[in-house]
Amino acid sequence: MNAVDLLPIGEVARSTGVAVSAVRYYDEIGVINASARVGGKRRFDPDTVGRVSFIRRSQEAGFSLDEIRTILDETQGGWRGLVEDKLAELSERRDRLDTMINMLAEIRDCGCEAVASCPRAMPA
Amino acid sequence: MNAVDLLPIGEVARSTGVAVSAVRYYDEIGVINASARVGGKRRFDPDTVGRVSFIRRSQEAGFSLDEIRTILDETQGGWRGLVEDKLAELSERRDRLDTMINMLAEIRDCGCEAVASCPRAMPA
DNA sequence: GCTTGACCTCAAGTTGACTTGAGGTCGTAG
DNA sequence: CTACGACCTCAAGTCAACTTGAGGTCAAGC
Repeated sequence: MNAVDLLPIGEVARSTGVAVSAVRYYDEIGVINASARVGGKRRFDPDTVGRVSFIRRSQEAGFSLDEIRTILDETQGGWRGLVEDKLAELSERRDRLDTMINMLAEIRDCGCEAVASCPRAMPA
Repeated sequence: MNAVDLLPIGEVARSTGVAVSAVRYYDEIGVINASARVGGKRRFDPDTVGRVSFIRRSQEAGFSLDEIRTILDETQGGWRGLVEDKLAELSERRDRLDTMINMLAEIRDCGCEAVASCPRAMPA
């Protein structure tokens, strides 16, 4: 709660491994929030670090910043349904990923000269 | 080998579920190749249909069109190594996806009021 | 007193994968 | 004859998620 605890943007960037410009962008679009301005400069709650890494992991899993904002903003119960939906989507994505992994492994081991002529890659 | 067997662009589009403009684009960037022009109009080998679905599936798995072109380019002997690399990448992606799925499932079941304050989502 | 570094804003540029729009050619059907 | 649908080219627009650039403030250190 002490103003001394708040982090400058460079610190958030450094400790999350994200570019300063990206942190600024996140603030701009409201997916994180600077809790104060000191002499025009943003100051962030230390929680922001965890929040930013959550954002990053979520992006990797295929969430858009828009979806992430909705999930993080939702203080009412609505987010649980959203998470539920996303879970189903991710499961499907994983299934497709598995299929692709299996196909690629077959292709790798197939002995064909080119992928383009490999029946394992090209369905009838 | 008969010219009669070659498909017009609309047919390729229809039977792959891809927009005509996208097929044209694929041809333009050389990820597929029109085997002929009849009166200025593209004609495609029926193989193209399989090739386009391979492209689509690969995109879903995270390949860029550039990577796909390299993999499909028969004259390039190195595709097996590329596929190998991509396999490793995809496995890692799946692991991260799994981690995210587990985290989301925990979040869904956690009883927290908001994701932003849930310790399961926000690492210390 | 001057430079350096961290920060600021606002506008514009970037990338990938397309889509859209304008304007034109064919061949066939009514 | 005219309209239609399928095709063509080329240029420009779109979207997300940023980055880059220009131009400026402010405090600290030499």
